[in-house]
Amino acid sequence: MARVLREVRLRRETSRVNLSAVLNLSPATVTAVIGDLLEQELIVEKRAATSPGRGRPQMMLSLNADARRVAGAKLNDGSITTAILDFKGEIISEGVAPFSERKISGDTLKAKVDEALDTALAAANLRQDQIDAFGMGVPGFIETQTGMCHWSPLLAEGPMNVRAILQQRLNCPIFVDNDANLATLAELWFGLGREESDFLVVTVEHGVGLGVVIDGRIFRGGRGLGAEFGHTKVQIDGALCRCGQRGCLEAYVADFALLREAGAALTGDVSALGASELLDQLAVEALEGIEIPASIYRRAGRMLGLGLANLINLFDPALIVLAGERIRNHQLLETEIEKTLKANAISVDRLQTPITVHRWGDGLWARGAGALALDGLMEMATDR
Amino acid sequence: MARVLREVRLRRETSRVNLSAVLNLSPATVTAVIGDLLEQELIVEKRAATSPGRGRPQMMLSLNADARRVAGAKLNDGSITTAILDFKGEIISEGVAPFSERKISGDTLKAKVDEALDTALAAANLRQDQIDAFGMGVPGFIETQTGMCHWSPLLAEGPMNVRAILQQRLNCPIFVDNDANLATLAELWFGLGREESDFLVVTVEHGVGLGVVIDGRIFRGGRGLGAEFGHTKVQIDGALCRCGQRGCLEAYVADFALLREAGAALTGDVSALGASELLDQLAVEALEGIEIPASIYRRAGRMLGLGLANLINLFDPALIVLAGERIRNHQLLETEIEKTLKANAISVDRLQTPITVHRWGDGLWARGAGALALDGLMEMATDR
DNA sequence: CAAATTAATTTTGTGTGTCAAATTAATTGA
DNA sequence: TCAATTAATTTGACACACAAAATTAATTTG
Repeated sequence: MARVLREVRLRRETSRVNLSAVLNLSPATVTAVIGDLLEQELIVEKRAATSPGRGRPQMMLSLNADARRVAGAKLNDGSITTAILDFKGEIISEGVAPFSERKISGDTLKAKVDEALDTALAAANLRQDQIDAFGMGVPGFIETQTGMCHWSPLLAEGPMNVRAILQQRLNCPIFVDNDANLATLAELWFGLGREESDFLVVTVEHGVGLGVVIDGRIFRGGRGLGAEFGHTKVQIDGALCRCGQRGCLEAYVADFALLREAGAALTGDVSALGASELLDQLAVEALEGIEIPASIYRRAGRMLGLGLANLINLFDPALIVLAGERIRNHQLLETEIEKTLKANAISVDRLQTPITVHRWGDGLWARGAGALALDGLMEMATDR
Repeated sequence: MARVLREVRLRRETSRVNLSAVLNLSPATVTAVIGDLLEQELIVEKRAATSPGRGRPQMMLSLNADARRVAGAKLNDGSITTAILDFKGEIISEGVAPFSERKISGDTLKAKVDEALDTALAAANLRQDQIDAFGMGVPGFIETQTGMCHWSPLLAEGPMNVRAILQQRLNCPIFVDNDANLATLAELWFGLGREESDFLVVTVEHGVGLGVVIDGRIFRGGRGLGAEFGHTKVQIDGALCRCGQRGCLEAYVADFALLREAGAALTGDVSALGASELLDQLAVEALEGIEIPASIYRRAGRMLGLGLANLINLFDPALIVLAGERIRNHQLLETEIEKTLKANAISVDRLQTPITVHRWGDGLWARGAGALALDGLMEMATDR
């Protein structure tokens, strides 16, 4: 039953015959299961618009957009973004709540999530009790089962149970996950991963994140704290990372790493620029071919390429998606990534792993968070 | 049913009540399934020796050692070793067939496997047609589904279908896998992994291998050619590896890497020594504290530690087993591995991953190959 | 020693999920 | 209009797992 619902979601619109063929179930079984789902009003049917030939026309099945409503939120550097999604995963409305602190407390988190959620709710003309589930994405080390955040670059206190904090306000199931897994879930549900069952999503923005999909499910490590790609080491005793260790991939590739080199590299007066402008300026100069800024990106590209090569050797994924907003300067990294990959990824007789770039706006993180909530709901709806 | 059989194997001896508790099945279900298995003579029951208290005593269940017989073979550097196993996985007899070539052809492989298998069969007083399945371990890139070897350091020709070659002689199901996966399967069945469902096995000998167990099953990568740990890069543009790339972990840690440095490092006349003696000599001098040999091991330890740290960050395993014969010089690496791990593996609030060393004799590789055959058989016997 | 007690296992009857085969439904082309 | 075609449903059967009750085989106790 879970498989059928999943397949309907993935294909957006499909027929019973099609499901029966794809899922290796008999038509009888599909009919029975679909009957249940129709009764629960999770899906709706309508006649196929076009008739492909003779014979009885198919009844097309799709998710019932109005069956449930969920909200998602993402903790960003300087803001909380939220989105409200229908059961199909389409965005109904969005909200933002900016904050000025570099790291926020649990109380601020709760207040800002509330603020951003209220904005989104108002825009959609909904009340909070009309939300059926809530998904929250936080950068850092998250234990999904408990909702515990062990460490986050954006949270002030040490271990913090994000789920418990949010539960104080929200009276619906809450799901908390690492932000890279949101991106991964979004790719799995709406994006490039729809066709694949084994792929990786690498996010590069303020940090470097990884989502691993094995057999159509997100892999979170043997003890729930895995896939910490940003802190795999690409250089022994290498550059200092904000985590305190040396040689982390992040320390070469992430925004903060580029930023700390940008100051020394940039020509002209840059003292008035903020972080984002500095990065833009760095990219501009690198694109113009100025040696030092260009070399910063070259090095970042080489290191990222090395990390990706190692991932390919270990996971042999069918696809790697580079996702996120800051991938905007990808053309600066591309050449080096490709060169390094070629020199370092094993490819004996096997297809080269395609690496695709997927640029995202900020809102899509929140959509991923919504997908997390939907995912949780569907698991609940179909037991299992 | 597969789960029940698996559990009986893992626990060696257990009762119906126990199975029912451990597997969350009702006593009724266990009785039914056990009835089937008894009928198939895959398991046997006998009264518990000790009576733990009052009440009806348990009937203890264990695998029927005579239910099946399998053989396993491992391709080593310079020999083929074989073992014949009973259904419980106990070794009945062993065999060896040495060869002098560095890389052998498909024909030689077939002949030598035959020779080593015949030795083992003779020792057990069995005929070839009394073997129910055959498992074969080969170092290199193996596609398990097809039995195709894409590349091996010990095979002369390029792509070679090992299964097809062996099938010419053997009239039973044949399973082929990467040698690191044999070690992993052996740990999973007989060794330290019996209690765990998510762990890693790292083998260090002529090359460096990795086996990944996720959720009690061996993970072979999204497209079947994953877990190539030996060729993950620990140094950009680093030491040259026999695979032709640079900076591979193997190029610092494996026998061939130590060997090529040993020549320059060793004092006294070493021209008459073979590979194995050279390595022994290197270890002796390193243990004596002579600087250059010691530094070779220090570097190897650091690199291995870095690689392991990256594995921990990515997989968050409950356990890492360092397995193999050549781990004999582990004490030389230990300090550096530990130091490097500490500096490079993330451990926020989570238990440190224990790293255990498991020394193996040569024969145990073949036992792993036998386990592969048993594993295949059990999957066949219980359908899926 | 027989009855009571305890614990392991088996029997019985029921519900769920899946399927093959037969049937019904809706369309098109001749 | 009617045969051909394709989609969906109905029917009856089987496999699996379960709860509850019954049975079996020991140990204690009076």
